[in-house]
Amino acid sequence: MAKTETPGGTKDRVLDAALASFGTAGYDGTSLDDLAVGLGIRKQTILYHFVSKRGLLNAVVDRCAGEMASALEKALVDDQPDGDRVEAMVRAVFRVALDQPVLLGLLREVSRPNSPGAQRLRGHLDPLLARARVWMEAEMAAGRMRRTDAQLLLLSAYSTVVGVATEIEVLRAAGVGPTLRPVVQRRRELLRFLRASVDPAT
Amino acid sequence: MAKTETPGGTKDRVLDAALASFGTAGYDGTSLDDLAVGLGIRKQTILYHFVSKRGLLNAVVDRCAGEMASALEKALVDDQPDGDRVEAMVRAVFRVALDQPVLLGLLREVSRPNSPGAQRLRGHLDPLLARARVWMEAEMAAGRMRRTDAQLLLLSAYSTVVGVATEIEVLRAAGVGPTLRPVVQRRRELLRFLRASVDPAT
DNA sequence: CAGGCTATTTACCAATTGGTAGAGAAGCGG
DNA sequence: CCGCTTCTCTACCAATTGGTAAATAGCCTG
Repeated sequence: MAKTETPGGTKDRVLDAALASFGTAGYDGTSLDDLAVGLGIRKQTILYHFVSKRGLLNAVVDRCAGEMASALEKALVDDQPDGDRVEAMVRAVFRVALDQPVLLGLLREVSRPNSPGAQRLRGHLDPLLARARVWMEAEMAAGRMRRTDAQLLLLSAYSTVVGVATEIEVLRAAGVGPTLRPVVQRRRELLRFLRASVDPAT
Repeated sequence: MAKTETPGGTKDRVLDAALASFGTAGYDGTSLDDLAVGLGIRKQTILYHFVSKRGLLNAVVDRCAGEMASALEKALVDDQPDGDRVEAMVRAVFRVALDQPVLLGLLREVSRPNSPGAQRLRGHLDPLLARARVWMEAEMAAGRMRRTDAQLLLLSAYSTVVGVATEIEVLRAAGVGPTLRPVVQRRRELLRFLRASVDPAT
């Protein structure tokens, strides 16, 4: 029991394809039939593993949130104690955006209010945001960070980071090409922004 | 001939409803039947005015792009010659975001690459971006703006502004309420970001 | 009043949608 | 070999989708 889901199994292949489709075509724009055909299986196989289309979306969101959370976690652990935590987080998000752009696509798709899965995503994000909030408030109390509404600043930073990282796809579509330079430049500018928002001297 | 489309006419009512639905539920999540029922008309009436669902989307995008463009245009004209043009633009976008949040919702929906209407939107946006680019490059040449890739910075600024303005809806959904304060604060922080990106001193 | 033009309707339709029911099949422990 | 579980399949289905064809009604002009 508690079988160790083999990474090559059908279930995981479905998850991968679903992530890609949800992230690019959106939830409503994804048909289980097309998904199945693309995988060389029958739609009912999908419905066997994930009870419904909604269940499939939930599973995809869960896995993505998990991957993103662990990426951030890892960034914090690897970070030197005197390092810039904000920079570490941003770099982590951008790394994910480069390695698995579809993941950011899904995040964007599911971040829309009233979207199916939005509530699910919040369930994953809220504890992370809460942790970040208490940390920020401690920084503010210690005078290392400009006093401001932590919750609000966090939401702003979150949406900005995701937005900028997401737009790597947009740039690619606009013909800017998969060059690394623009990505790096945008990351640099974003960091400049976050530092300015946080600088206690201002 | 060239009838002056009465604003109370069926066509405009359909456009309004379609904008709201496309902006919140997305293109695929919008059904012509539901749209018609919500308006107390029959679906075929919609298809009479706009040939197809795609045609309806195009019309909505056209109108939105037009409104947004004229809002920006107006902001530039009203602006004092020595005023901060960047600030004027941002204020204009935020005003639209507050007055007609659905419009930003559509913009976000249609900004996704591979989305129907994305190409149409680009058709409207490209000339605006081109104009802004030559202006920015002149500013750079005059030393009033930090030297950088204008095209890239503009795309970044565009996505960030739209993202932040869009998220007003998200905040509302998150229970932050329709208070004005957070919106103002986010606008301030966004302006700080843009200025930092542009400041020639850095 | 005839005749066209505009706008909205009723009546259908083919295709696709997510989902249900049940049959095989493959493996495995007894 | 039997029975059990796990997985994938075929066969259907009701509902919804965007779209076509044609009838009807109002309205303005000649």
